[in-house]
Amino acid sequence: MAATTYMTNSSGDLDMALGGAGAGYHTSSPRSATDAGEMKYMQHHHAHHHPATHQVPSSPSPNTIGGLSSVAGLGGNPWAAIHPSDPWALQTHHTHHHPADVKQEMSHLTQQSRVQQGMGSPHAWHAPVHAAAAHYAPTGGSPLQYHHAMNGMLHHPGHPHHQGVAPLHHALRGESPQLHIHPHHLGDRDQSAGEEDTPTSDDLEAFAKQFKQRRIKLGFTQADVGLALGTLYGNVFSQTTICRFEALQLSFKNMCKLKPLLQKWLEEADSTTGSPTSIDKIAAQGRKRKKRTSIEVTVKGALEQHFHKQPKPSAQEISSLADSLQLEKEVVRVWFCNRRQKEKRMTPPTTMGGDMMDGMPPQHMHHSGYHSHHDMHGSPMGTHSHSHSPPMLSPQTMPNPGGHQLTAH
DNA sequence: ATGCATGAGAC
DNA sequence: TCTCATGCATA
Repeated sequence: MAATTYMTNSSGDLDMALGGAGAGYHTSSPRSATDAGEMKYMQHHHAHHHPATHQVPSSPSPNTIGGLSSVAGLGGNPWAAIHPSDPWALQTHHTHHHPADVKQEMSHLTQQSRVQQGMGSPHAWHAPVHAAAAHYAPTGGSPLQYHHAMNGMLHHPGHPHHQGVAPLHHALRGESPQLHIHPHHLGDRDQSAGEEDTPTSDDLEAFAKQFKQRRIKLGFTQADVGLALGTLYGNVFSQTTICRFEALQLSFKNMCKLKPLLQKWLEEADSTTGSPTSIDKIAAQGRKRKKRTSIEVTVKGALEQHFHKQPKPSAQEISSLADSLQLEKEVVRVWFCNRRQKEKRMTPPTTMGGDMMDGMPPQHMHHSGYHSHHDMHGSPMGTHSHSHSPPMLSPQTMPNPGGHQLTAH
């Protein structure tokens, strides 16, 4: 049965947090990822009142060299004091005392890097080759080198790779030859990947691909990138998000939002001339999360079945369904939510486990046949990929309700 | 790489 | 309540 257990996020399991993921390919800093997630919660502090402990310099002073060594100590963690008791225990009365763990909202990316997170130990440049990384690391480890942009202003690099994601798929070894460079400038819209226009699906796909390659070449893990983004902009992302970006498993809008950030990181990363500043993060803890409910395959099957009949079951249906499946109503509800999300971003299961050589025949996946193209709301952008559309981006933000998405071959 | 979960915001 | 962005924990 699906045991709804609860885990106590202690510092004990910090080291194994990303272990599995990292072990999959190349890992280098398992703890980076974990901390990344936790650190995110720290950068939200409003300039008005700080928990206690210490006051983080949220004032963007251009002189502060990346805020390095600003907050070295970071003795205690505010969270431990804020919510000593797990919210789940109190959940019965849903005493929503949401502490201060709110994540930054992406409504505005115009935020200036005001985070000086825990990167205050310039000495802690832990062993580059560590355990798992030793037998894989292509470049000999993870060069955790970060460039901290000055607060607020982003010095545009005058490097050969400035703003261009294009100039780099030619010097690589076995690049996919199908990365065609279609020079079709439909009319007057310049849509080069790297400009300020809303990128097209193709742009995103190409960028994601290149990004991944570069990232790997540079010896960074997805988690590293996520952390670095936080250091650069103040927006920390997890390994998951970076992974999904590379796999094009995000919504179109989300992809567009992240692209500039990652692009910037790429520039910084490959121009990492010297200054190997490392980040040493504080071991955060506190957040207690409901453990992942393992839904049995049989139950999943049932859920899938219902999903096809009714993707959006009413609360009532959910209740009965949950009852018959012996699952918590909430679990069922969430399952449907996630299921819907998955449908929307259904991306070609890039069935590549470790072979990125060419020769990968374009496998096509098909939807379940139905389409719930009725709940989509406004579409801000009007760029449409009128050409061959890569299997991604469903009718979410793509004004292409009538057209077929993956009918071309 | 992905399943389940959280939470803010839209409706 | 749902969507949407995001991530912890896990296979």
